[in-house]
Amino acid sequence: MNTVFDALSHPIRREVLEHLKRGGMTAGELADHFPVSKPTMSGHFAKLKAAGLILGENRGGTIVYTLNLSVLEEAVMGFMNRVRVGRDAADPGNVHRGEAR
Amino acid sequence: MNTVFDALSHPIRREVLEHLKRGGMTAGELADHFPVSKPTMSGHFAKLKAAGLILGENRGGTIVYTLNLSVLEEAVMGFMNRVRVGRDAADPGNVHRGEAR
DNA sequence: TCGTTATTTAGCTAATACGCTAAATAGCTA
DNA sequence: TAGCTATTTAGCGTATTAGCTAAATAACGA
Repeated sequence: MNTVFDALSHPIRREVLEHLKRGGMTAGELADHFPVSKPTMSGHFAKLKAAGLILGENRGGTIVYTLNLSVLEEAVMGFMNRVRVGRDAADPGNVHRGEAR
Repeated sequence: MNTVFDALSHPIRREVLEHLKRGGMTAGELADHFPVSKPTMSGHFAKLKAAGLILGENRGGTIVYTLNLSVLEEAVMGFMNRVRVGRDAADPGNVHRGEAR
């Protein structure tokens, strides 16, 4: 929980997650979308990974990062349910079904 | 957006929002639930307020803070929709309706 | 093996965040 | 006015964060 919200506190890291929504990307591909150095991006990846928000698969030389959406859902939606009045908090599943329409 | 996620990055501030879910509380009442000094809590309130997540109403001497749920919803659910694949992003209203079942 | 590419680690600086105590402010009541 | 309560502001120390460049590591192709 804590590590997830810490990770989400930086705009670059939130944007990285958005870039990954349609599938995996390499560290280099991701880094090219941001105006900071690659070592800096590497640090951002490390934080996202520590929070469990992304997974890194090493494919000889390059590393492919993928989004771990379930961790994000659980932390964020869990918190949102805790902040809203009781009515919904009892059924953890309905949020996701609800969004999917 | 940025200020909202910054505000959410500290566990005390998230918990303050939870405390306010059923109605307003004074700064002092809120502070009593946390193991840090009142000036420190005052700083947390200031950050939540700057992000628009709480509103402070001055009632002669004491200040009553209330949750501004719509700001939280807009920032957090907006982000969640951006991170999930396209299908849902088009209809901003359905998230809230979906949760309420 | 050598060079090239991809990524991370090390080491640094500057800025921000968080906690504290002491003091200031504002309103209330005697 | 004086004193009391509630809250914030000021000022300080320390820890963390975010950026950088330079160097290390790892895998690949010639």
